[in-house]
Amino acid sequence: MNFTHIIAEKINQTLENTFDLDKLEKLVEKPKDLNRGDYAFPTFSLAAKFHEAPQKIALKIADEIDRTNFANVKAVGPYVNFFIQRVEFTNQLLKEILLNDDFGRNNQGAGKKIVIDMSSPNIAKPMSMGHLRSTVIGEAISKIAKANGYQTIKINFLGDWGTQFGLMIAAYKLWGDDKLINKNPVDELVKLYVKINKESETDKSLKDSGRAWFKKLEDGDPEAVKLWNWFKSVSLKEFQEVYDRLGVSFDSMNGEAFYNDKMEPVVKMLASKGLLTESQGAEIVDLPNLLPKDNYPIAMIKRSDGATQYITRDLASAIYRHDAYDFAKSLYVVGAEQKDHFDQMKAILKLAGDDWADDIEHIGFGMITMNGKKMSTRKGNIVPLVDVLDTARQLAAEQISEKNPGLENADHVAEEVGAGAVVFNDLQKDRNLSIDFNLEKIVQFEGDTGPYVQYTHARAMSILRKSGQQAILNTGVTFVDEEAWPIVSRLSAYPEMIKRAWQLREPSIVAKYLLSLARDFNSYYAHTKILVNNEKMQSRLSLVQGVCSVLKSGLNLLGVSAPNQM
RNA sequence: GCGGAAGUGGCUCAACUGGAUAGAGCAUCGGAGUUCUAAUCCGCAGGUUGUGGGUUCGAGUCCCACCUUCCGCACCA
Repeated sequence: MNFTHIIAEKINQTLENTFDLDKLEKLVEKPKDLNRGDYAFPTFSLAAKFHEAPQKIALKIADEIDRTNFANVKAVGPYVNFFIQRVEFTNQLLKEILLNDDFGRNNQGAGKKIVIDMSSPNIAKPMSMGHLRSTVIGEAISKIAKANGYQTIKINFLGDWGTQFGLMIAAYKLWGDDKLINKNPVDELVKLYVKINKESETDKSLKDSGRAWFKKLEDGDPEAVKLWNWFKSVSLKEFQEVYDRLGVSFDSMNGEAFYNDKMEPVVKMLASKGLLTESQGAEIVDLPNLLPKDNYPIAMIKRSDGATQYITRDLASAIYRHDAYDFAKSLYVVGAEQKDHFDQMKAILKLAGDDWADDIEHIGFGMITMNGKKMSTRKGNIVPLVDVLDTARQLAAEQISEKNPGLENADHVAEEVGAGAVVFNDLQKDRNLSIDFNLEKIVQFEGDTGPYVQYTHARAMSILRKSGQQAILNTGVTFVDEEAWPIVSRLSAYPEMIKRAWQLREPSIVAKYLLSLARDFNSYYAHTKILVNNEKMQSRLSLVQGVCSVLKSGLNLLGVSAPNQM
């Protein structure tokens, strides 16, 4: 039932239909405090037209309005407050939740594809907390998009190409030890990389050697290709472990190397459209000149040594994705510091006549810092993601052995709770806020955390399990506790929340919603005993089931699992 | 210098895009255990929403100016 619409209609009736329904409907709001009502209508904007005080208008409306569908309508100051018929509403809502697996989902995106560029770690470098953000935000946005009816294509744009790999091969040829690398691939490769970078400062020949090896790699030299493939496969194997723990998968792993043969056509295309300029030996798109109003930096397409740049590769991949997937939107979940890069990319595509560039969106997110400073592999102040996940799992295991020693699958649950804490922590704030790394905070299980929501789900499930009732479905609700009303109201907001989360591409909306729902439920739980055999029990159990269902579904949108016991 | 993000209790964040008394969590303090999981709940305390103007019935939210922090601004990605 669309109350907003009904209210607008009814109010218009009392005003002799002198107003535009859409305008009235826009004015209807949900009060922050449920005690004020379930819906409210502020009368300020009518005051001028009727030359009367808002308070008087509110009184008049409340007095004259048709009250069907409402338990109560009353004027409070300049507001008209509406109260829903609770039992009927709850009954209908819970039937919808319990009888459908897909409560909250909608079909607005039916038949449309969303491409999501996410995670994108660099081969032979450890996955850090920075990659975590891109990975979990991308995954959540994908799930939210699906809940809105879209099909999604998740792409892991691996950093698997560049002169660094020539250097890598050179280092391997000098000092590499197969056994060590196979045992601890990324660690060892990073050591080699760091070592050759350091030594090349004094021994310039090493850099030449690296360049030579990269040239060989580009030319398809068997040994170079073999080594590159090996580095890639051992790295991927290690990445995969992390992805498995996070419950993340991809539809494409086409990294930078995949676009090697697709860049020259882009360069030619740009040249043919007269967008390419030569400057200081390099090939550039002179955006400051072409689009003086937009204030973009110069885009370098080819360096003076002839090598292509990041933006060349991204142009190639953008075009490829457009051709291959015919997307409705192409999203890039990449740090906010790269905003200019994506602005440039879109501007160049538009200049080239590709108007679909308007469907490209950069989903930026804030930087993770360490003691307020940027993390950097070279400076050694990065935190490997695996370490964080391990710590979280360890702490979860300790909690379980302390609070629920007999738990079956304790190891598995510890993993779910640990990962849940890490992922949820990353998703609960607006994505464009910067975060200063704080391990204690990430592995916190109390208060506004993932485990808090998981725990709420687990104890609600526990009630259902112990109720011994199988047939909660279908039984109508005949009673609603006064204290349970915030829960019902919150549950009913789930579908709108899912739309909004997609519109804003903002997983934190889901996280905040879940925290609120969990808080509502825990408060109710603490004050109302549910498993008492009386006429209210059935209704209450239905409500508990509804809460379980939405908590689980919402956690799933964030890529966080919902164990039945913990 | 230009552009972007941010500025709200001691700390970390909300505030449904202009509405009613600015809300949570952490930390502190005080309560709640024979009960469906205390990873919980209840309560006390804590605020001139960076500053100064403006717009209007009404501003944390919109406009202007300024201040502070972080991030970008062609041969890394």
